Amino acid sequence: MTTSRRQAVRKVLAASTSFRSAQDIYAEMRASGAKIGLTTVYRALQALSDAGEIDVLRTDDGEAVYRACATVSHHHHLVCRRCGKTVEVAGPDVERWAEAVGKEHGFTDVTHTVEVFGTCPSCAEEAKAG
Amino acid sequence: MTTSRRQAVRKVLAASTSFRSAQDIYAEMRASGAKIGLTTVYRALQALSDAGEIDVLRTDDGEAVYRACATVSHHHHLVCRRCGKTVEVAGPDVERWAEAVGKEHGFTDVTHTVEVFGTCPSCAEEAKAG
DNA sequence: AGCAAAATGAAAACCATTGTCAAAACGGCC
DNA sequence: GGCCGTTTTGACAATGGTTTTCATTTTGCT
Ligand SMILES: [Zn+2]
Ligand SMILES: [Zn+2]
Ligand SMILES: [Zn+2]
Ligand SMILES: [Zn+2]
Repeated sequence: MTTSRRQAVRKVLAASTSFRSAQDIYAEMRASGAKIGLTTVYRALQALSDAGEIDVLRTDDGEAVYRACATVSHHHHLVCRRCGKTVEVAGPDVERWAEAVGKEHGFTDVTHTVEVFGTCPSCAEEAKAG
Repeated sequence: MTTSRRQAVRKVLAASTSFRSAQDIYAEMRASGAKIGLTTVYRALQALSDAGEIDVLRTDDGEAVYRACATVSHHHHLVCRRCGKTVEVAGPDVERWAEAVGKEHGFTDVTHTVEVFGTCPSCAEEAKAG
């Protein structure tokens, strides 16, 4: 069930704190000598995503990016828009709010997406310096 | 500055309550006899988006969709995942929460994206019937 | 009218993602 | 080990939304 290629992809994600694209992951793996095809990277990411082991989101330009989060349960992300560093955050209030908003308009099966973006402390430093 | 083509695109969006894709808008305009090219539709949407006159978001499969919202100020959306019908919603609590989360981790220039999805009442009806 | 700048659109280029399919790896089983 | 059916792999082709290109048309102004 769990193949070595899939584990290799998972390992790359586990070693990164930021969201990574498939192409990105593929490039890194090839650069580090791994023998793997781009198609397989996509398939591994799809499988991991289906299994709920990684989070997926879309960048502004439509590219899918993936991340292996430490938190298994439902959560959201605070992402640095310069370096991509990501922190997992919880928001009970937001959960309740989303549910209430849906109910208020008679919507059922309510879900939501919430992401927070900003400039992380170290990137703010760099910006000031450079 | 404001050209007729752009206004035509804006008008199509204004007549729709749901988020629409560029291809979608183009097809409708052509079907209704308008003489316009796909490139121009894309350019008009880009311009309207840059001007902050329309909202943009990405579907799960990465397609960009646009909507002319009645509310000019910052707001979010409750979207029916079956028919696309969209309601604009405000969430002061969410605004505060996002800001606080960013600050808490030392992030600056904090922004956020929040969308709520569900099945609208009429689609729920249809689902029950069909 | 005359002319420069802006807008248009058909077609080509881009690029992430998915489909195809034959070869390779795996897993029992003898 | 050898055999065989199943699964995985990956080079390559195809897809599809979006952007570029560039020659033509329209607009704006005198
Ligand atoms: Zn950063
Ligand atoms: Zn949530
Ligand atoms: Zn609906
Ligand atoms: Zn907000």
